[in-house]
Amino acid sequence: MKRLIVYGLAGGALLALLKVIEYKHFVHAYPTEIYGGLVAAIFSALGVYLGLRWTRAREVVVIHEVRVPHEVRVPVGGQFALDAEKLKQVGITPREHEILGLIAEGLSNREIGERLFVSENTVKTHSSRLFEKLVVKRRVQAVLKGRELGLIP
Amino acid sequence: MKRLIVYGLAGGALLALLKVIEYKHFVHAYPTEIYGGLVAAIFSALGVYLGLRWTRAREVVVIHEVRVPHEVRVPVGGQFALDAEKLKQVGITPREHEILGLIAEGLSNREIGERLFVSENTVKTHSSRLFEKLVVKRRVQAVLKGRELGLIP
DNA sequence: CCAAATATCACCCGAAAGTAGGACGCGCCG
DNA sequence: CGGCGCGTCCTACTTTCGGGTGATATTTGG
Repeated sequence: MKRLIVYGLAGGALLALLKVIEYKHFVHAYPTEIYGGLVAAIFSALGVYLGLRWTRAREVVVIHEVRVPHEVRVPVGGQFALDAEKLKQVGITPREHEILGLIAEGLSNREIGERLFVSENTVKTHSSRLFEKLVVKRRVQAVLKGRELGLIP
Repeated sequence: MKRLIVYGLAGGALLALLKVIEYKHFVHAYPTEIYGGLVAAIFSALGVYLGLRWTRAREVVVIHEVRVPHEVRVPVGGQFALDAEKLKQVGITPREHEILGLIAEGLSNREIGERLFVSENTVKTHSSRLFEKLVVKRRVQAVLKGRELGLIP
């Protein structure tokens, strides 16, 4: 909310600035290029500022951890609890769910087929339908979504 | 060097644009505000672009000594703690690390390229080297490994 | 300043993933 | 019985990935 106000004000200021420039132009104190250049420069700067402001995720905070051996990073809650409701809700069949799990393990379609003793084509069919139901386009997204929905660990 | 030429050309084009706008202004087809607004918008966009382009990837590495409570490096709510040692150990460059993060978000190479303002080819190069360093073959595996190593949330 | 590390881009190519459509059998249930 | 969901498989096609190679830029550390 505060943001909006700030931007409103900024916008107002800029418009005012434009007016001033326009006015000067009217008096023809200097050639128009000057004013055009001015506006250009100002708005370029503004653009740089805003661009940086909006997309700032560009700082990576590297946290240097003090000890804490890496081994002990145990899956916290112990066992993974499958959310049966979500599963039903999304309408995923057992087979599709199984394949989602294998995708999440980083297996290729072919490997999944070998693991399940079915053809790669079959795996593709299942995964297609899976993506459809999860409303995703790529397998990484499927894994993300599946995790998010509590379908996989 | 090529860059300079490109920028020179861009500058020329912009000046020409200014000229055109100025000319139209001369004919008074529309009020000056229109042209001012035009210039403003164009240069704002330019600014945004350049801002992003130039400051990208300037990863500010803040080394932040933190004591992690106990074994439970929780993935939940709390923010993610990057393991600087692992990162160095694996020998991943900042750019590669950045791309790993985007892969983990389920973006395609093309989307990553668009997000980072580089070509898809570049993304492919980075991800290739990334896979090499992580000793994996597929992106899902890279995500898995990255998570396991504490490189990504 | 130079050298090394990074980052960028371009091709090409094969493999993997994903799309679209159809087909068949099986079991379940109204 | 007939429809329906499920699992299986297929063909054919497009897109995306990933590997490999080579070439510049740019940055950075010494």
